[in-house]
Amino acid sequence: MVYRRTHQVVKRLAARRSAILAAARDAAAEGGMAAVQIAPVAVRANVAAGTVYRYFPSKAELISELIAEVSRDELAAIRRAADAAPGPSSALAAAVTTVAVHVLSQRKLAWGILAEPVDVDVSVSRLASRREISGEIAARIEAAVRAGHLPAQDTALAATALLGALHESLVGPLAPENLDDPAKLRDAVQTVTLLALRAVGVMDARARGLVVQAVLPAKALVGA
Amino acid sequence: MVYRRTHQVVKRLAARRSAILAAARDAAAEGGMAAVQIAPVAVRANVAAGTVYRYFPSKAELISELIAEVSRDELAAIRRAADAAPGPSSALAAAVTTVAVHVLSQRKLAWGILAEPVDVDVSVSRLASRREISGEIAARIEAAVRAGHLPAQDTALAATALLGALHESLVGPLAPENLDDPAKLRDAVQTVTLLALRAVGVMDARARGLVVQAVLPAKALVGA
DNA sequence: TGAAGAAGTGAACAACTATTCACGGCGGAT
DNA sequence: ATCCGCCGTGAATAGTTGTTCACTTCTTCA
Repeated sequence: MVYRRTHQVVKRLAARRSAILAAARDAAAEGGMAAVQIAPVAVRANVAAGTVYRYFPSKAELISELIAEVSRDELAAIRRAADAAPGPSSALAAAVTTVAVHVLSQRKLAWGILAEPVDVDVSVSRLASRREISGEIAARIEAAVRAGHLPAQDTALAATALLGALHESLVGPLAPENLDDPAKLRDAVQTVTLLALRAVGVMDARARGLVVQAVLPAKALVGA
Repeated sequence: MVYRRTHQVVKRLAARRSAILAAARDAAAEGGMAAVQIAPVAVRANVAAGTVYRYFPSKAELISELIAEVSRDELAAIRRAADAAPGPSSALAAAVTTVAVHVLSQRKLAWGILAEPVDVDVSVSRLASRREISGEIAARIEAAVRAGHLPAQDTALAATALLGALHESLVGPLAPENLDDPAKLRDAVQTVTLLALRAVGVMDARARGLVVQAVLPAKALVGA
């Protein structure tokens, strides 16, 4: 063997790989998954189309990794927000608010990852992503139920329904228009969080209090 | 002019047009919008591919009409169910239950019409469809608010969120598996309707009563 | 420095589908 | 009966995009 990868080369390869993934992410953030096409992504990443295939066996694989990456970030953010809350109900409110804010700040990307059409190969990855996030929300509902703050219920179904409500009302085609205005954005987040909390059985008055508390730390995220 | 369409010919043309639309609907019900391709649809309708273009200027137009048709039916069903209810809250419950049942009995079709990817041309039609149904739900929420049964709220946003919750939890990728079992199906419909009613501010206890009443007439629809 | 092999390239290829169009035949008018 | 023109046809066309591969360029090591 007369050739061995030197440390420098390994780093460069990793950097290229990241660049390609980042290019894909940018493309998705701009034009949804439909915009994640090999040739344009390659251009963004400053490589040739063929090079993409040195790093990812297929487009489906590339998109799968993209979804996994975004999902990982999202899950971490949810956990961080929820764990910082003082109790189970607050944690649930924080989790919901976090999802709402994130989804709003990257609408196209969220839409692409959540709802846009893709090949069957990709749907596996997407399903896993959704399952993780839904599972996390379900766990938070579960905790609130155990604490006696919510009535017993099918937490998995409830979590899925909550996410559906958030996505549809915030990034769906009927979502309000001018959510770029920070005030409108905050209103939308509050409204939807309130809906979500009431849906799982939080009383109206109490839900309103939780929403106000949850939105305070989340406001900082809007800038990010 | 030596040629004029005779009544018989007009009827035959209309029949063919309907046949093509029906074929498209069947295809969508089986495999989602992706399965609505000109060639297969033509085969189903017993015509040649070119013939489809004698009736619809483009595939986008065909799909748009398909969406409009399904949407019209859906809206009518919702209105029928809601108008038959004794009061505004019952009407809202009936509307939600109707959507749930319909969506479940034609999952693939619903998925295709609601969420599957399509060209921009089609999204206009889809948007209109969604707006109509969401508007109807919003009107029912509005009525319940006016009757003093619900707190004041952004009814448009709430309606959108409700539909999102229904769709995601019933036909989304995380939807429960064996919803073909009638008992499971009814459970799912009840659970989701309950979630929806609580979300807009119906108290838990009262919501449970409304759900039970709403599911009774809707059960008949399951068979259809 | 030169040999060996890895990484990068991008034009060519392949598969898939919407759309077209020149033609055959049927339906209706006279 | 016979002509005219619309309806129906389906093979050919065209556009799009993922994937391949023969070749070039770069990196490593003796």
